[in-house]
Amino acid sequence: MQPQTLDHVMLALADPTRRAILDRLQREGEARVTDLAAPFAVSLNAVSKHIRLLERASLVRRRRSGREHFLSFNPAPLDEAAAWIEEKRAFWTKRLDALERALVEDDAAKQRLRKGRKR
Amino acid sequence: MQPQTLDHVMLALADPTRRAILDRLQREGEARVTDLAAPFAVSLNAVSKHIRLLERASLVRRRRSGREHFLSFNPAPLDEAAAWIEEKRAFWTKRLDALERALVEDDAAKQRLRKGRKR
DNA sequence: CCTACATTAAACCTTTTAGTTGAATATATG
DNA sequence: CATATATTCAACTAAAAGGTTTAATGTAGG
Repeated sequence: MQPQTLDHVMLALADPTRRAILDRLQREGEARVTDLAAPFAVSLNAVSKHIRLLERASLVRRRRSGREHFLSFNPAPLDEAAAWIEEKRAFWTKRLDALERALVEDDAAKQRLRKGRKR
Repeated sequence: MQPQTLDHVMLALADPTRRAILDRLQREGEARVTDLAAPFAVSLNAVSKHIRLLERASLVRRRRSGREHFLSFNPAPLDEAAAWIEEKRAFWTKRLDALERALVEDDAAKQRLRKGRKR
């Protein structure tokens, strides 16, 4: 994957219209440009441009059939994005786990102390 | 979380300098603006602006101590981003699993046919 | 007090995003 | 063929991103 691809994927996801387009393609499969544009308050041309950004990120594929263009969702580029984010989250989870272990250990030590005092 | 926050988080991640800054803060903990800027070929002011975008997305926190500002990584906003992406990926995995099951079932049916013919 | 340091603010430039409207292109259909 | 439909292209505007340089602000240290 080219180095700027992750940039393109993240940027493509940084807009509610484009995320909604991907949502729909995921739920309903192939759709035409006109169909995709219908729910939005912007022009068909604006949606056409959004689709171009999604294509640049390889998040949608285009199949031409006569005058109609059928777009479909391609989730493959999400792998790298997910990997990047999860690596950051995994680290945090590890830190939280370590904190929890420390607290549990501390608690156990206090318990031992209490028991020791009782006897 | 406000509706535009996911936009800000995704946009913040759509730049290699900002991702590198988050990487470093994750690995090494707190750092000053000057320290963060050092590895990059751009001006200190450019990095200061990148940090502002990261703060807008709540991905970094700022602690002032005299004339120094210490930045730290806040992974919390990544949750929503990861959730969005994973929901899209989970769907795809499910589809692949379904496809695999269908192929295995088809194969099993062929096996049954072959065995039936032999006997 | 003076000077150096850490950082932001302000002004400016260029490129990209995001949108519009109007024309062009290609394909269906009566 | 004539007309309607589906889509992009081109030109334009406005705003945001990403960068620079030159102040301005605040703090630390002799």
